[in-house]
Order: sequence, then structure tokens, then C-alpha cells
Amino acid sequence: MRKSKVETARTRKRIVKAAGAEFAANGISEVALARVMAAAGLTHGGFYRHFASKDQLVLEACDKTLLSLVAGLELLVKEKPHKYALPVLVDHYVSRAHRDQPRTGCPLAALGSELARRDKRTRQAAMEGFLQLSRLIASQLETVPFRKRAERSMAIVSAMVGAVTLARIAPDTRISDSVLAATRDYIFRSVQRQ
Amino acid sequence: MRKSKVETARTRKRIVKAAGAEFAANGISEVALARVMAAAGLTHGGFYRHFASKDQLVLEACDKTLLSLVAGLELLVKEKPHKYALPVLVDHYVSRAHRDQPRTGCPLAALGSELARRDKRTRQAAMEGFLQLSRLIASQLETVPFRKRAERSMAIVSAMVGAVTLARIAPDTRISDSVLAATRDYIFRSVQRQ
DNA sequence: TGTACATCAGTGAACGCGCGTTCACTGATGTAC
DNA sequence: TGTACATCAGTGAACGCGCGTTCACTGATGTAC
Repeated sequence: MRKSKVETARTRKRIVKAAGAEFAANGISEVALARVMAAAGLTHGGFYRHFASKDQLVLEACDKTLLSLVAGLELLVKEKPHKYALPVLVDHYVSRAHRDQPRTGCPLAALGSELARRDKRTRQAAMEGFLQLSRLIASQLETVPFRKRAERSMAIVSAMVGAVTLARIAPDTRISDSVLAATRDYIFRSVQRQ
Repeated sequence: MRKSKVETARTRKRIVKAAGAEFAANGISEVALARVMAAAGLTHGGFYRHFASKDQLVLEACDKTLLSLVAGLELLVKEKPHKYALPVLVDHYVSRAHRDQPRTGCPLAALGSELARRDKRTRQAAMEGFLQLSRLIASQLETVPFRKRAERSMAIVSAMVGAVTLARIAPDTRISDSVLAATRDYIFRSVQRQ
């Protein structure tokens, strides 16, 4: 049942995408390869035709998911008037929708503490995503002196990631919502002209 | 080899403490009960004399570790002049020392994304810890209007947790350090009188 | 206070299950001529 | 362009290991009298 090259490439992408969703929804060590393969419409035996190990899949899934997340946010902001770009980004990320949909959300928020314990290459990919996200935010910090934007944006992204993570821990919706709202306000307040 | 009641209670505490450290250092699903028991100087068979399941141990370990973390921070701040209390707390939490010692650090930073997927009672315990930490911070927000302190402190703690988590992901020390520094500055700046 | 029995903390072996990885096999695709 | 063979994507069974949990056993502690 050999498949053509283009179909093989498509299959590989499908596996990576399914892995990104499954990992974000259920945790890396909680998700078996058989489950990822099933989510991609395959049986588990074929996995090693595409990847050398689970670690490699984790690396690629984090990498690709983060890249497409950032690309999506860039697209979202490109058309907006410059003035609204930052609120759009922050409201999008620090939202109930994002909190309730880890499967399609940011791997940093869904897997942060697990990523911290993975191999160096996976952490590099995760950090690259963090830096790209920071750069996107930095490009919208018009009220902040240019040379401080990189630093300020890293703090803002850290706050965003922490808020979504903690909002997901909270079993009480009211408290969870207020963690998100508090962080949104905190960030907006920090970029007001003084 | 039955042990006396006081010694049994001591053993139980030792297991919970060992579990807190092992989980924070290596992740909850990565740590086997046998390893926790060995760290407490026991063999794995005796575990179920003290706990009904691994889940229960996770719950108690998070609960107790967070409580003692908050108690430690309260103690640390009690003697300081009021003016320095907030910087002491923030510098302590958002530090390289904390980043490099997850074993003795905050479970929210070490296990955040994993806690989000655990049972309700564990998440309640984690959230209680978060709220206590927030209240401690809130009590030091002298420059913030009283009715905004609760909200502001939740955002600050979210930023602190996010920063330590991301600093642990970063394989490059320079970047990791700057994530921490950026968040410290961000927080201090947010509490300056305007 | 002393004695006899019940309780139970801790040990180490065992059970059952799930998971990452390997492998023989199939049959369609790719390639050399 | 057509043919013969090599390659290899995908399947499903199997392997080996680790882990949560259970259990029979030991001997010291707790308790009833």
C-alpha cells in the first residue's frame, strides 16, 4: 500500500497537526502515539515511517503549532487599524474562548510546565515561538520607547501565558474569568501613555 | 513492624513532602510512586496504608507545598519595612534561584499546565494557593486603590508564574534571565505612583 | 500494672494494563533500462 | 513508452518495560480485660 510522495507528505502534516491538538488537550505524556495516529486516521504501526521517536513528533508539533498560531495572529492584526491591534491580540489570547479550547490554542499555555522538562531542541522551538509572539506584541507597543519594547513585550507575553494557564486551573468560572479580565486590564493599563 | 501513631503521622508528612519535591522537579505523570516512596526512605508497597490513590497524594502534595510556600513568603516579608515588602516578594519569586530549583519552588510554576488537567479537588487546592499568594501580594499594593488590589494582585501573580515557567523553557540563559528581569521591571513599574 | 489478642505500618512479590518501539507482511509507487 | 524490479507507506501482531494497585506476610503497637 505504498503512497505517493505528495500523499506521504500530506499524511505527515496530518500527524503533526493531530499531535499538536492532542498534546495541547491532554498533555504530552498522557497521549499515546496510537491515539495521535488514530486522530490522523491511521494505525499506530506506521508511525516510524515518518518520525524517529515520540520526542521528534513532540518537537515538530510544538514548532508547527506555534508557528501557525503566530501566523494566525499576524493575519488577524494586519487589517486592523494600528490603534486597535494590541487590544485585538490581547483580547484574543487572554480570552475565555482560548481558555476553553486548549486543543486549538497556544502550546505555551497548554504545555508550559511540561515543555520546561523536555529536551533542548524542543525547548528551543518553544522559545522561538515565544520570541516571535513577543516580537509581534512589541511591534504594537507604540506608546513604549523603542528600546524598551523587546523587554516589555516579553513580560506581556509571560503574563498572557500565565493568565491562561491559571484560568484553566480554576474550577470556579467566576474566579477563572476574573483572572483573565485582571490580566487584560493589567496589560492595557501598562501601555497607556503616562 | 507496626509503627506508633506519631511516627505514622511523621511518615505520612515525609511522603507528602517528598512527593511535592519530586513532582515539581520531574512532573506528576513522570514520577512513579515507588520513586516518591524511595525518596521518603520507604518501599512502594506501604503507600496504600497512607493514601487511597496517586491522585490523593497529588492533591495533598500540591496543597501542602503551596501552603508552606505562602507561609514562607509571609514570614520573609513580616520583618521587612513595609516599603520593601513587594520588591522582596517579587525578587524572591521571579528569580534565577527559583527558576533553577523547581524542587523547592512553587507548584504553580512547576506544574501549571499539568494541574489544569487534573481532578477538580486538586485544581481547587491549587487555586486556593494562587488566591493566598494573590492576597499576600495585594496586602503590599499600597500605591493601588484598595478596591482594585484583588484584581491587580491576581494579574501580578499570573505574570510571575508565567515568567518562571517560560524562563525554565528557555535553553539560552541570557534569554531566560531577561524574561525574568523583564517581568520584575514590568511589575515594579505597574505599582509606581503615577 | 500485666497479659492476650487485635490491629496495622511496612515489605517485597505479583498482577494487569498501557505504551513506545519493532517486525513481517502487503501491495501500490518509483525507477532503471 | 513499456516492463521488471526495488522501494516503502501503512497494517496489525508482538515485545519488553514501567507503573498503579493488590496481597500475603511480619512483627511492633494499641487495647480490652
